[in-house]
Amino acid sequence: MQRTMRSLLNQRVITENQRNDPLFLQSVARAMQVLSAFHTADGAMSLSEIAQQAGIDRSAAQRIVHTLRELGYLKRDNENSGFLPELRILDHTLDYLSLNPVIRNATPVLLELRRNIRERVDLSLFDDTRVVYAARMQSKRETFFATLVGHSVPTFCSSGGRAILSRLNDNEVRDILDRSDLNPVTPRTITDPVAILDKVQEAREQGYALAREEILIGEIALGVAITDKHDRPCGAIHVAGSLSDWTTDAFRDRVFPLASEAARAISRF
Amino acid sequence: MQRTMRSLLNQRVITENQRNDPLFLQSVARAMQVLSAFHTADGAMSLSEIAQQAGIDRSAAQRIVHTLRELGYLKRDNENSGFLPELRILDHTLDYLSLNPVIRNATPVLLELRRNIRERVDLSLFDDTRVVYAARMQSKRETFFATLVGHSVPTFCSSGGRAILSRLNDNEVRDILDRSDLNPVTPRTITDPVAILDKVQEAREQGYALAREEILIGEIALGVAITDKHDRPCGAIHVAGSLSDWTTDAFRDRVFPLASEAARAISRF
DNA sequence: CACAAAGTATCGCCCAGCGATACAATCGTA
DNA sequence: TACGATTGTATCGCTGGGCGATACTTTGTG
Repeated sequence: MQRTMRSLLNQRVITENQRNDPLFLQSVARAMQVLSAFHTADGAMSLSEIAQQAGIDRSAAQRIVHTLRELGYLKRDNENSGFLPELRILDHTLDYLSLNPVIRNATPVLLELRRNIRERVDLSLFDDTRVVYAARMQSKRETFFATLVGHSVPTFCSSGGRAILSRLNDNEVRDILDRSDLNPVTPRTITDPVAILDKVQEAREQGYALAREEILIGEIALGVAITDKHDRPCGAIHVAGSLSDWTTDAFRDRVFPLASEAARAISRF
Repeated sequence: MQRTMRSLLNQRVITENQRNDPLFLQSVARAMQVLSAFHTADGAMSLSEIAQQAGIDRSAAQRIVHTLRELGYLKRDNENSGFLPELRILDHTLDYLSLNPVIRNATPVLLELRRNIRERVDLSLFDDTRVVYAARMQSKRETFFATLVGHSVPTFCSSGGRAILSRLNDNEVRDILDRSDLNPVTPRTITDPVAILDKVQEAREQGYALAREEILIGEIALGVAITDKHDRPCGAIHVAGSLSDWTTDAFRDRVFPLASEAARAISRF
C-alpha cells in the first residue's frame, strides 16, 4: 500500500509540447519511463507489464530493457521471470546525495540532533505535493519503509510537509492542496482543506508543525522547515516519536527547541 | 578523495560490440553517460565538462541535458553556473531498494543487530571489485559519507568485501584482485595480493573477516557474507566500531556471534 | 498435449536526433 | 569600456539509428 500512493503520481507521459520540442529526445524519455515503470511494481515485471506501464509497445520495451540491462540498470529476476532494477541505479543516488548542498550540510547536524533526542530524525526534500526522505537517522524501533531513502509522504499531512507549506503564501499552499490527492493515509489523517490551512497557519505562528498519527498510527512527528538563501522552503527536518513514550506537550517541549536550532544551522545554503 | 576512487571505474564507454548490437540503443546509453558524468564531479558541472566526461560533443550534451532537465533528473545550479542531479533520481533509488529481496529481508534483522551491538551496522551489496552500501544504520559518531546509501568501498580491503571473497573460489578471488586498483585507502590498507589472499583464507576458516583501519583510521570492522539460494555471496553485513572503545579481541568476541546469526537469518533469499 | 505468454532476435523504412552553426548572456582581463 | 573566452540556448538539413511488425524459442499451465 506504500506503493499504490506512488503510482498515482509519476505518470510522466510525453506531452504534446515535448513532442514538438526539437531539444527533447524522446528515446531518452522512453528509457526513463521504462525505469519509472517499476514505481508501480511490487516485484519483478515482465516485458508486457513494463511496456504497458511505460506506454510503449513490447518491441520498444524489449530493446530499451536490453540496453538498460547491458548498462547495469536492470537485470532478470532469477527466481521468478521478469526484470528488476539493478545496482547501478545507486551510483546516481550517491551523486545526487553527495552533491546536494542541503544534505551535505544537514548530515552532521541531524546526527547531533538524533544523539540528543534519541528518536528518529529524517531530512526530507520538498517535491511539490510530496516530500521525499533523503537522509534517515533511525532510532530503536523502525519499520522497513522508515529506513529507505527515496520514500516519500504527502506534503499535506506530514509534519515536515506542513512546516514547508507554512513558509509559502496562501495561494501557493492552496495550489498544492488542489493538486494533491487528499486521501487519508491513516484514519487520523486530516484531509479537510480548511482544517489543513488552519494547521498551516498554526505552523506559521509557532515555527513548527505537529502531526499526530497522520502517517503512522502511534506516531507523533514534529517538522521544521529548511529554507534556501532566498528564504524559500526546500525541505524539512522531521523528528518522530512514539505516543507510548511521549505526550504531545512533552514531545513538543523537548523536540522543538533542538529541531529549530538544527534547522537554523542548515538553512540558507 | 572519496570521489576520485570512483572516477577510476564507471568509465562506461560504448563498446564495439554494443555499437553493432541492433538491440542496443545508443541514445539511451548516451543519456545514462550524461547522468554518470557526475560520478567524477564534486560540484555543479558545465555543459562542456559533462560533454567531455560523457565522451560526447557539447551539442549532444546540451540536448540530453535539456531532456533530462525536463524530466526532473537534472537542474541548473542557481548559485553557481552549471547543472546538478535533481530529486527525481531518488524515485529509482526507492524502486531498487524496496524491490531488492536481500534488502527487504535484511532491514529488520540489521536494526535488531544494531540495537544489540550499538555500533554502526551496514548492509553492502557485492559489485565485483567494489561493495556498495545499500542500507546504513548509524550509531553515535559518524561522518558524512558513512551515512550515504550508494557509497562504495573496494572489495579487497573492506571487511565485508573480504568476507564475500572468502565465499568464492581462489580463481574468482584472484580474478577480482587482478581487476582491482590495489591502491591503499589509508596507510594501513593491505594491498599485497598475497597478504590479501591470506586474509581471505583466514576468513574462510573463521566465517568472518576483520579489517583494522583499512578504510578509516581508528575504525575496526567485522564483515560476514550473505549468500543467495545458490550459496553464492551477494552481499555482506558490516559492523564498525571505534578502536578507542574496543580491542580487536573484544570486538570480535562481541560482534561475531550476533553478526553471523544475522547473516544466517538473511541468507538464502 | 496444445496453448498462452515471456523473452529474444531480425529487418526495412522513415523520421528522430546528430553535428554544425549561430546567438545571447555572463564572465574575467587588459 | 572593449575584448575574448565561456556558458547556456536554439535552429536546421541530412542521414543512420531506432520504430513497428514479424517471427522464433522457451517456459509454464490447463
